Amino acid sequence: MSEIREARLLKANSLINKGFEPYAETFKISHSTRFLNEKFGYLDNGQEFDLNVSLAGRVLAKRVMGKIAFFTITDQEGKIQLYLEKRIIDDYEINAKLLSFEDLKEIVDIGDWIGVFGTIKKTNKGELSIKVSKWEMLSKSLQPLPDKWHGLTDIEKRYRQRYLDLIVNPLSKTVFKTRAKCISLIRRWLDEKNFLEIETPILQSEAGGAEARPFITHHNTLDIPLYLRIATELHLKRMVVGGFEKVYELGRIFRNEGVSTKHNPEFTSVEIYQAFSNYIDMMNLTEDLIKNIVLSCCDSLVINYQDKVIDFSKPWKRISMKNVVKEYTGIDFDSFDGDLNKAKKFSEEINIEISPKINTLGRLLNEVFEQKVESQLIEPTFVTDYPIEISPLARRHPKNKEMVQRFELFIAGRELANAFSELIDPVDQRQRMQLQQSLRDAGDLEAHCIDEDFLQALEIGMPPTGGLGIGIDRLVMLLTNSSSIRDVIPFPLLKPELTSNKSEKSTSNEVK
RNA sequence: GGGUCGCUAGCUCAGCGGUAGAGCAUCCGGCUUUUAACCGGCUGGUCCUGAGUUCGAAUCUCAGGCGACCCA
Repeated sequence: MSEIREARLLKANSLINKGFEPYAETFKISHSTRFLNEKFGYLDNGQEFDLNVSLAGRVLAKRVMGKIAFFTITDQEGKIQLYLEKRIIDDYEINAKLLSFEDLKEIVDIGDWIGVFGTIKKTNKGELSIKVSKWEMLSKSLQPLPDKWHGLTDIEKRYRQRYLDLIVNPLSKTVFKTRAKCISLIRRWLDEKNFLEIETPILQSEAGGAEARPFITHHNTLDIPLYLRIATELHLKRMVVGGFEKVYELGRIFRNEGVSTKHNPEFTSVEIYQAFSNYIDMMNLTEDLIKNIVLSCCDSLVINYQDKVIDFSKPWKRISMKNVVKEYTGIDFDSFDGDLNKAKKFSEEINIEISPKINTLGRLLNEVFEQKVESQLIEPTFVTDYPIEISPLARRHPKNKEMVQRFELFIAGRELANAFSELIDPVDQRQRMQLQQSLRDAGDLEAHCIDEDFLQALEIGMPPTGGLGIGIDRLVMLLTNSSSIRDVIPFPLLKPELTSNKSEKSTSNEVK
């Protein structure tokens, strides 16, 4: 292992001794591998095209046959073969004191970045290649790459050393391209509809807007605790109070909770607020936006996700929480006349685990939904009309005071979006926050706290508004057919590895 | 939080009480149309960590670390 490193350091030094730089400053590229593959794919076997090109990439394979060699190099968008002939390269070398064919064989290792000049040639066997006349070392790699055939399969290593994963697993690269495309599409879609992107604070003296525990940090000179935001909601609503009718924020949210295939402590969401709208309008907006993204990223509204087929093209199902629970479990929460014990008895019969925290009919309804229904909602489904006690920021439902105008969107058994008709009545909002605060005082660390400044803003007056939050990571999981949220986050949170106190020795061949 | 499984060469894996193994990569030699190039030769190990059982442990037991999956 360290022998490989030593040998490669020697090679780097030998370049220096020949008067070349193992770590180049720049290299001027004329084309990408993708462009050349698209443009010259039509050439017949053995045919050449006299276009001078320069391109750069990482060496992925070396096939040396004495006085001729074939390397495969890869750049961001693809691969191409290099056709390397001793006679051609060494002809140039004599004239211009360049690196020789022998150097190419001896000094270049798999993993190195090199730059080449040459022309286009399709080999006799039909592989489009660069017929190389001269070459340069751009960056000497000191460590071996994973197996060229099996790649890197150890999931932990793929996360911890994402750079290796990206080099040897091409699918990993496409995941992050799709992620970037998805985020850019969301911004463009919203910007075109005149939504204004806002940047609200990440460091806050109270973390509000969601039921979650925050990360705590400390500001030294002010000597106060600060919390990382758990939502962008309360600040975006302040912007609506201030007169911005359509706002959004796409950014990182931090929640101090468990890690799973569906949860990373920091994740990306987009929250969208639109004045003069209610949750029905936000439902329509959600359906439009997500269909647009799916079509752009997957070229179809019907996609495969894991072993399921998900059809986004039909109008998405809209069903109330009570009705969907009735449909999937047979339990009719309207039949209990507010009798919690009766409802618990029915729920226990279908093996619902009921924690002491479940002390109202609404919480029980939500619990039954989460335990028995959620995972079965594969096709896009809007579940509407949530219990008021788990929705302290949502507007009361006009037809049922125990419910609010809220929906969550479920796809592939997972929550993807959450939205309400926002609660804009400052008196009602104060009562709800006070109730939350009392739960918090009683020890519920996830309950909301009173945000006086937010209440003050509502008293100044907020227009009727619809609000929506979409989990970007989970959306990208669908778009890229990824089973774990960690597959769509370049550097997911992992426990630190114990570092061995193996001291780094022998730097004798270190390039200075 | 509970359960199951995994951790052995740079990578992918075998070995499951008796000298630490293979393929690829590396290193040396050969080769002017290969593409998992090929042919010949050589190297490479804290078997995740620690303790125990044993004449003897990668292998069995216990504790710990990290990860994956399932359940809650």
